[in-house]
Amino acid sequence: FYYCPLILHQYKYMHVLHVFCLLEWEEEKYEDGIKWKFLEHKGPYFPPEYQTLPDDVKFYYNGKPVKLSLPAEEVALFFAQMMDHEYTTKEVFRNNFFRDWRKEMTLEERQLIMDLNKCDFGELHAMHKQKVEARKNLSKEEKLVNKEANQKIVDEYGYCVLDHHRERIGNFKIEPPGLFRGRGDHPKQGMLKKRIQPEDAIINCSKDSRIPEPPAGHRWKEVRHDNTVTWLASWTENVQGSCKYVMLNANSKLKGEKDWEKYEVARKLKTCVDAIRAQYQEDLKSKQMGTRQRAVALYFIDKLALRAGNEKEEGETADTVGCCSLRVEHITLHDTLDGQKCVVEFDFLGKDCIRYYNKVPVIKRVFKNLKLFMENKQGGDDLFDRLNTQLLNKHLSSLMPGLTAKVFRTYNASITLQQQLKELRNSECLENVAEKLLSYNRANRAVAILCNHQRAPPKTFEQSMANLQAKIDSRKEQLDLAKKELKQAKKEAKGSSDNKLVVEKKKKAVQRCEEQLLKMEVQATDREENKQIALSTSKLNYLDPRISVAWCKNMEVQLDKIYNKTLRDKFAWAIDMTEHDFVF
DNA sequence: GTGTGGACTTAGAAACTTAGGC
DNA sequence: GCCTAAGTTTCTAAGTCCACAC
Repeated sequence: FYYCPLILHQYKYMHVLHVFCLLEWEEEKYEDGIKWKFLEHKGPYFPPEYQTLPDDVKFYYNGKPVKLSLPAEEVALFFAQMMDHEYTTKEVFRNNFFRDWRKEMTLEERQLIMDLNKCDFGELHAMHKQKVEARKNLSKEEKLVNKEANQKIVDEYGYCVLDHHRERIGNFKIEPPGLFRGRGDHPKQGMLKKRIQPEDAIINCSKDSRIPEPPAGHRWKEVRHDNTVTWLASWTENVQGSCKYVMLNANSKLKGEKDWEKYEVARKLKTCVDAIRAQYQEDLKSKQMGTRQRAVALYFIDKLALRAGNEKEEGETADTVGCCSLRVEHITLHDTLDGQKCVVEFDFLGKDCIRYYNKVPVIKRVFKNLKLFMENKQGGDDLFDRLNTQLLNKHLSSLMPGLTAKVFRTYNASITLQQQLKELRNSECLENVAEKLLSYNRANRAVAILCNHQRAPPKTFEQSMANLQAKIDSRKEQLDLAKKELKQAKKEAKGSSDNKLVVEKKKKAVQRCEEQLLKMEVQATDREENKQIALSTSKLNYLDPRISVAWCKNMEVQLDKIYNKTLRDKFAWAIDMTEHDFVF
């Protein structure tokens, strides 16, 4: 891999000797499902134990001070710390919190504290805010001391050895206890996320490694040696009952290989996507209802980059859907809308409760099928009642090995970036770096819109936009002034060599002003267009980094203008192997 | 086939750090 | 040097997909 000069060499020429290198690559890999031969680490890092409140900070119930037991006090503080957040005003959050909090109380406390509305966390909340403020106002030296202490923890717990490579661990810290913050209308929001003890943690490492020591006075739940998985430690989280894992950082060899593989599968789809599209167009006419539903779903997944949409257990999570789990109430059919025919209006909550709203003209056959699927159904009924993600993926893997619904998202995202970069390059004159970067961001934005990657507009957005506009205005005035001065200087310069120097100076000033103005105007455009769109998710997860690396080479833009340190680390494999002529 | 759990990727928010303007 | 806004990193929730049991 990229740490090994020999393999690095192979990487460089992989695009030329693709097949050959695949074989070489295979040689590097272990047999079936084996992820490593040697794994050594220090175990996860546990958050500090809870420290009781100072005597002068009191909790009040019904106006009277109450000294809580340690466990009840800790949970009360979790709530107090969140009081500036909207969460704590929500009925569901409050009820869940109160129910779980009462479980932590002593019998006596439980008999006293019956109503959350009579609880006064004011002093706890104030203390928390004060602590946050104090941390902010620490002196430079104190901050440095903290930084060094943190670094020490990273040095000790943040790395592991995996097959002779020292690798960074992604999340070596055990998640601290707190109140569960589900997204959207999550039925479990506010529930207590319990403190994890070493007795809850499973350690995974090799037999012949130094087994990590549990914290003093504790023991591990289990130490196992399973080299078919990549995690170093795991525990079961109490709110949803799911597993949490300690895994490697994205810049590790293991993760990098997997990432490369993901993009190679997506590139393979490129070679057969036409045939697959032709097939699902045919399937739209199938006599089998299931096949037709599959074809329509695939049409959506391909055209709109929808997620697969697994079934979810009702009442356990927020009500969100993907393609296969769409319900009748999530779409509206319009025979004509705004002058377009066969328009489907989508309105549903997707992953993380992000709203997907889109009006899309579709081909007639899809439209007719949708009408058919919706016949005699209520809003709450499944649109695709004969389809689920298992069936869909089983079909897809028969069309191409490794093909699943999410490959379409990767493929369509990457191919869109590539096309957009090409188009923008041809249609716009891209002279300076700022304009080039704007065009890159626009291409990136097209992908983010396709994948519906949204963000909450920054709280200070309007203000900061106004500030920028004010700066632009004042710079314009400056430019006007500079131009006048230049004119004047030119007049005076005639005949005098001394004054020629002044002219040159004034010229430079005008030029500088113009450059700065352009830069700001480009920045304003970029920021406005980006108000509610998150570019980072697609950059990190969907766009083949080789497209971006090749673009930088062709456009003579430094890579660090589009990739920060983290991204450059994660995509080290792509940076090493990509030449300017790379095509996705 | 269907249900379930495990392992892994993808996701936006929040916390923290740095850069740039005054 | 100080303050603010932008950029980066951390955090952990919420998806996908597969294997395995029945």
